[in-house]
Amino acid sequence: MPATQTRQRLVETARDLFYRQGYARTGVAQILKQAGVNSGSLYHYFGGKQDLLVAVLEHYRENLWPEVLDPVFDRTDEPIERIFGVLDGYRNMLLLTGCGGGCPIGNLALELADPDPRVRALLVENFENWRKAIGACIDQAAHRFPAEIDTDALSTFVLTAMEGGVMQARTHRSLAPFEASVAMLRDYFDRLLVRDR
Amino acid sequence: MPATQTRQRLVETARDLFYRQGYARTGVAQILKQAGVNSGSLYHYFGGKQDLLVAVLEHYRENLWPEVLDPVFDRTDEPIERIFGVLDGYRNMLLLTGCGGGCPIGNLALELADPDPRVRALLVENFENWRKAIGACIDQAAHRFPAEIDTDALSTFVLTAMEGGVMQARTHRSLAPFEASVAMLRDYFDRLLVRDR
DNA sequence: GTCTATATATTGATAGAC
DNA sequence: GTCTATCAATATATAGAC
Repeated sequence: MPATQTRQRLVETARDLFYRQGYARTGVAQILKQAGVNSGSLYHYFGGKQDLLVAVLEHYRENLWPEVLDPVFDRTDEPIERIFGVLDGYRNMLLLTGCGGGCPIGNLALELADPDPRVRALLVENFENWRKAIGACIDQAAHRFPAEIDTDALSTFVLTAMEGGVMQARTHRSLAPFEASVAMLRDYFDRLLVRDR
Repeated sequence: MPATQTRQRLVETARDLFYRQGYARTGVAQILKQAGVNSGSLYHYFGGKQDLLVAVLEHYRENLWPEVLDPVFDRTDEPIERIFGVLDGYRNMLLLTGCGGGCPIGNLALELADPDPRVRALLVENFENWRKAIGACIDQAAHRFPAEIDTDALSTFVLTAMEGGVMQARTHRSLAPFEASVAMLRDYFDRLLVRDR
């Protein structure tokens, strides 16, 4: 097979296993087996398991727009609907995984207590890119929010609501806590946007 | 030393290491070394590493009131201030750990992708006890909220805000995302409680 | 209940031929 | 770039004397 495909398959397999089992519980041997790749190839492309994690986090960063945001943003131009459309995407992910999946970045962020600087920087970058995309939607609708609202803090709060809701849904293996969280966030937005401004 | 102290020290040491390093990254040998206990004693009291985790989660359950809630509830009777007092306790925990700690239950909930049923039940129980304590505060102030507000969902949302804020604070190693999240939650409460009812 | 010594499996990573 | 074989370290758990 072409050289780049081996590397690519390693990254995709690692992403899949890290997501389903976590980083520590996934062994290099399991990645090799599932990817159909030999040990020598992995250590030809990567310095080790942690470099594979770095590649996975870079992959998530590269795929935020094409996989998470674009499909939602293509369906509507309305900035507030875009925000809740993104949240609905996470609801779908929970549905598809029987509430067992959650947010891959959030999972890694809490599993890795003291991550290598490169890893932590990529976790931060993934969070920040997500938050900035939401922040841009809020800014587009800035004239509809009360002037005293800190729109940067509000974008943080949207990420907070997503991650906190997903965490509870995953623990309960139920959509209910996620849906309750999004409903409360929606109520908050409704009250902020109580009339057109 | 007395028999019960050996068991107790194992649980406390495991709690400390699971909190600082995560469950998977903590080896039984490390727990034994730090606790000053021999292998034979651990397997006398516990079936294995996972049973130690169960004991740690039971410990957290037993200590929710004495360690997390009572110190706050003793300072004020006002139910809304109690809620934000609890959140301020997590801010303190973040401060004390250089934002590296976070919520021990949330950390384990996301690290353990597919936990043993006993473990998952205890994670749920820990979340539920916390949420119910917040819910009781909300119920005490129920007359001050708009009638259409789902107070059960609101207590879920408080836990969501805490966990999501803590996750970001831990990732950024900064209090700012946690404080922003709590500030937005406070703003939401202020708008809900816009006048005395 | 506690002790030391050890079993067995698995971990991440490497060597060196092709 | 890929292959097989294997290393050294560490993992959890156990055996059996005291």
